[in-house]
Amino acid sequence: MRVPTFAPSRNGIQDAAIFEELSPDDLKLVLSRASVRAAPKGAFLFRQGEPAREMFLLESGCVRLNEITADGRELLIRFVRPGEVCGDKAAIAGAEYGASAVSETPVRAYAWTTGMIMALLKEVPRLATNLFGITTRYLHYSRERYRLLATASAEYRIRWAVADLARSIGSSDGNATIVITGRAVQQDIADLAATTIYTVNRVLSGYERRGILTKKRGRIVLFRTLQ
Amino acid sequence: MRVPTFAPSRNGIQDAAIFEELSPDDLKLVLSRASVRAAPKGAFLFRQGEPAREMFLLESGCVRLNEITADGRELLIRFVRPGEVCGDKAAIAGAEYGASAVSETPVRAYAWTTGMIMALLKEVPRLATNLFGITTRYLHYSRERYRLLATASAEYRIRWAVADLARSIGSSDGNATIVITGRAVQQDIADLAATTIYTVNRVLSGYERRGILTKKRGRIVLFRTLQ
DNA sequence: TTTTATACTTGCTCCGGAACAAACTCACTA
DNA sequence: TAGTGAGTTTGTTCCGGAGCAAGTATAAAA
Repeated sequence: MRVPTFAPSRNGIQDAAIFEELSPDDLKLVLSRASVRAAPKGAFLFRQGEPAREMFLLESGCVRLNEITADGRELLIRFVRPGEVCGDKAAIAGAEYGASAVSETPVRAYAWTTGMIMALLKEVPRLATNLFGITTRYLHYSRERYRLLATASAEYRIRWAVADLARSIGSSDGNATIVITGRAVQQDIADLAATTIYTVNRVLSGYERRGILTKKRGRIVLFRTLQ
Repeated sequence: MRVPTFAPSRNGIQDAAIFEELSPDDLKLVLSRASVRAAPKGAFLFRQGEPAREMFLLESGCVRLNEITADGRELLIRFVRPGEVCGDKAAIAGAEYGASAVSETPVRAYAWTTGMIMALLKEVPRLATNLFGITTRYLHYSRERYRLLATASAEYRIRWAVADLARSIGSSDGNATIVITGRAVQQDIADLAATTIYTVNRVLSGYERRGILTKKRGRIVLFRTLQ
């Protein structure tokens, strides 16, 4: 299983996993209680350690969720894509954010305050069920990451990370080519695979020699699906 | 943060986290829909990979949740204690268990089938909110484990694992001594810390030399709280 | 009490991959 | 067009801790 994705549909935000099975009326109610936010690239939706006051549902753009460890190392949790929620800790009274959310691109998002969600969870019970389902998927994803780190080699984890990135933020340009973009791709892959840029670079160079991919500054082009 | 525990209260099962804020009537309803199970030591409540058909709430005893990786290594997810749920994947249609649950001691538990829970989630909305909260805590715990594995040394992870076990299954015998028991403690610690019994043994021997603990076959006695 | 199985212990070897250093290459800007 | 800085590449070194082997201790069974 990969990181759960909820692709934006042609129809828009109402198809997000968090709105699954909601009646049109309930959907309208829930959306009406949100405030809509726009943020430029590089803005913080929230910061690790802050009291969790708002939950977000991404409408457009891409958000990076990362965690800074006590010794300053950065762990990449995942990228948030349209239709996905982040900051769902805000639905729990007194919680604080466990990670920071930074926009990778200009972003539009719906935001609900803690009080608002807690009220909505009572008014629209299915919302709680959906949040439970979403969190369960992320728990599954987190355990997969743990299992990989505990048992798989750095090379395997890097391969997995590239595939994961391709799936979550890659754009399939043309017929069989997938392109990944970001700021410092190899650093991102290293953060995702819990290894170093040196190892990432060596592994990717190997793949490039074998014709599996091409890498340019900040961009990786996959010629076949990994894994 | 450690693994979330929900200590059994004098009053019994009604104080479990999953029942938080439920009205007496709702509580009665939810409990009436469960079947009560008793299992001897060593029994499987469920097995990794099976379709998740039942969710359990432990009434007494101790259950081990573990995951076998493709290459046969065993990862210890956590121990389930009275008042805690496991197999909550069953609340999601079509899911399968991601781990196996084996009783460490004779066990009593409430069990709900998938259909039953999905119905209850509609009838008793607060149940879904509680499950969401519980899952969020486990997600947090899982991320902590990941962070430790990604950044901390084997020695630190072992220390953490011992403290975690002491807290979750340790019994504080007398004034300042904590005793941990199981089958092969050092193996359990290794599984929890994602390392090997050799490293665990060496680290523990070091602690023993420094007077921090004593170890006998299957038992570790802590003289002070670690971490 | 002997046997057997399981848990623990310790020494030794070896390797993946982290860490550091240093060069190179773009993209952007002044 | 030269300058700047971030991102990338490669070589080299080194160590934590895994893996193996060969024990010893202990509990339960016979």
